[in-house]
Amino acid sequence: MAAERADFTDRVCAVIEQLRPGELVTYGEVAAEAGHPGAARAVGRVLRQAEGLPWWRVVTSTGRLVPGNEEDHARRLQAEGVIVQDGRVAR
DNA sequence: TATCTGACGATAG
DNA sequence: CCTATCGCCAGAT
Repeated sequence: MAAERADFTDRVCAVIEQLRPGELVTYGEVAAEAGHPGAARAVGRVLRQAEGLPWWRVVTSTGRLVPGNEEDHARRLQAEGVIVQDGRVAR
């Protein structure tokens, strides 16, 4: 099918956009949904460059927030109704 | 085309 | 609990 032009970046962006307020997903989850399990690093690259994308709904597998922006990240998550403790999402 | 980097993941210590 | 190392992929230079 010619519709196979679904690039990794485009795919990731779609997954994030489909998330609902308060819906948390890990980089690995997004990568797997995008069709590239293990490409969690590439996902982070997309979120960083992509604009207008709710990157704050994406966290690391350990529940750790974004390094270098933990404050801003935790702030947005809490605004969505997510409980954040010490730079980590509450289980 | 090659090389390095990086909003990661898992395992080892 | 934390830090360090290896493996993964995509993007930038």
